[in-house]
Amino acid sequence: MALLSKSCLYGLRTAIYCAHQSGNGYIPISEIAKELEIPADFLTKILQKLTRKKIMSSLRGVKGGIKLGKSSEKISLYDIVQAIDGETIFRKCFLDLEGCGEETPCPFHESWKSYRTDLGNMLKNTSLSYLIENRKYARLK
Amino acid sequence: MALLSKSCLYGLRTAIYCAHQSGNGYIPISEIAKELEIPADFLTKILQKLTRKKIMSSLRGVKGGIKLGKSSEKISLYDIVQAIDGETIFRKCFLDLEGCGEETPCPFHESWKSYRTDLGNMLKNTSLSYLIENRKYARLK
DNA sequence: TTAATTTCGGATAAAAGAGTCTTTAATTCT
DNA sequence: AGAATTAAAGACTCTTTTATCCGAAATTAA
Ligand code: SF4
Ligand code: SF4
Repeated sequence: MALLSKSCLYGLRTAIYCAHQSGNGYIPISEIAKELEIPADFLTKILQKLTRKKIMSSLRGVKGGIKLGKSSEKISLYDIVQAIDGETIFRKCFLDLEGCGEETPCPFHESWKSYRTDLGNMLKNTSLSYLIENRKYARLK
Repeated sequence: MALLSKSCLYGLRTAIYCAHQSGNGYIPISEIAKELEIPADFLTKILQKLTRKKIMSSLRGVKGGIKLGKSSEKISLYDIVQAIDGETIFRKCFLDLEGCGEETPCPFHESWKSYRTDLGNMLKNTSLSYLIENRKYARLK
């Protein structure tokens, strides 16, 4: 098990890659797929989820491809995770016991809740531009 | 995507259920499965992972079944998660970028690392007995 | 207008996870 | 010793995720 699905990882890495490209033009998905070693057809499908949510924008045809749908400061990792994997990981209890929740919390409830909230905030507070500006610390691929 | 696999959830819930039972005898897996609404044959397979790691102990035959392999104070949620889902969630970076890690960390690395460590510690510090002792706060099933 | 390019959309295939079934081995009770 | 019970083990099916394939639609360039 992993926290994020493979689709989600692919989406994140693509978004980071696009944010990393200086120009404002469309980049063919095939090019990104090759660069990041992601199956191209699969990536196409994943990116559709992001374009539908305006996180990215796409264009068909000769000069077409994909690019960020807004400026990289305005896209957080949370946005991308939510668009692809949904909000489950930020909401669901990991024990998922019968009769659980706020009314009858198990002893684990509070620490788990804050942990989950932390994860959400951490991702909300990390924008693509932040990652790029500090990119000297790692190869962001 | 979920943090833990379904197998792991089943394992955790079974361990909690066993810890909750007062006696020291073996409980048939079929009985637990019925009580917790888990497919019995599937649960049998999952529990084998726990018995192999001595977290639980099993006995075949008429008075057979399964029970905790040691006292509930000595079993942490971490032990169970590790036995079933492995250590990936405590180790792997969630971005899993090329060339990542301690030497060339991305800007996200430190916060992610501490988050991951927190999760591990949280689970290590929660024993089955702790959950049971505070069980009045929730139905532990 | 035609040819080339590139995403979109739906169908299909492969792999992994979850769940089922059957047989065998161990244990208890009579 | 024999019958009943219960976990172990392996084969098998079903579902979800991941990946591939192909034709259609949109866009550009000539
Ligand atoms: S009480 Fe909260 S933390 Fe505990 S099992 Fe239920 S939802 Fe999860
Ligand atoms: S540097 Fe660390 S946090 Fe960042 S992608 Fe790599 S392993 Fe993950």
